[in-house]
Amino acid sequence: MMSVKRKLTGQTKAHMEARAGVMKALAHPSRLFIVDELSHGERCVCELTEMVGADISTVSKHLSVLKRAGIVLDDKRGVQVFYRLRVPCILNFFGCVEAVLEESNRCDVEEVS
Amino acid sequence: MMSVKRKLTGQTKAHMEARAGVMKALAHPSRLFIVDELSHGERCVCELTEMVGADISTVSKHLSVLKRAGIVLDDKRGVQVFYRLRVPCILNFFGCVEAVLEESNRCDVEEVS
DNA sequence: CCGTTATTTGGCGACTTCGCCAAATAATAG
DNA sequence: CTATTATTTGGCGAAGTCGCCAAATAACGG
Repeated sequence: MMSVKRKLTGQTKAHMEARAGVMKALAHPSRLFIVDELSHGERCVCELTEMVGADISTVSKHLSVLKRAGIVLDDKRGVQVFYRLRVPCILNFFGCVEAVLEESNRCDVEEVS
Repeated sequence: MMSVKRKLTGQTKAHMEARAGVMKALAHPSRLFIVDELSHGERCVCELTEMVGADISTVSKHLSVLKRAGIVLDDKRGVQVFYRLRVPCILNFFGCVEAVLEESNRCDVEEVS
């Protein structure tokens, strides 16, 4: 039997690129904040804009990034557009991210001393 | 009682930036591939380089990004450096990412038709 | 010490992301 | 139709990311 070492080509590559697309959408503080906030229920763009404290066009673009990645859904009602999480399991990420951060802090302190 | 709407400032902002740091480290196809591979056990830089199919300096930099984010640990043994996952719960991410991707594909098809 | 192998670091051009402003679009009231 | 409010889109400069090459560093055998 020949070596079965998996390589980052073809289907595997496409798969990793797809995953990276989702991660990229989550790789921004404002977008993480929005996801966190949406975990408590739907919010309109103007509410999120006030909370994030950036230009409304900036927030709108962040939301469109999350939407294109498949993380949120939008729902236009009258003049307003409400966003909500499409895949709530996204929230499970944060527990692990916190674990990474706690480990990091502990070790950073150790390593610096 | 005044409004308690949370804003993206101060401590909350710092917290989201810290989280985003971890997500950014995972937001690249080669790095996701590496994490996936390390879930099967430790690997040296040269093994990963062969699998990823990029310049060894590129792979080394990817590993240093993962290390600085607190996701992997390195262990130098002789001439080689072996990397391994520090926080295996990272793997839980992928299940949810797949869920996002499946939803996306389904809806993309629907929306295009 | 010298050569070899494994890895990291510096640096550069190509490309992407970010946030604001201004302008376009959409829904609704009057 | 006009004005108003909510949101999206286009565009631009600033900043960050990426991958390669070349050079530096590290471990080890002889």
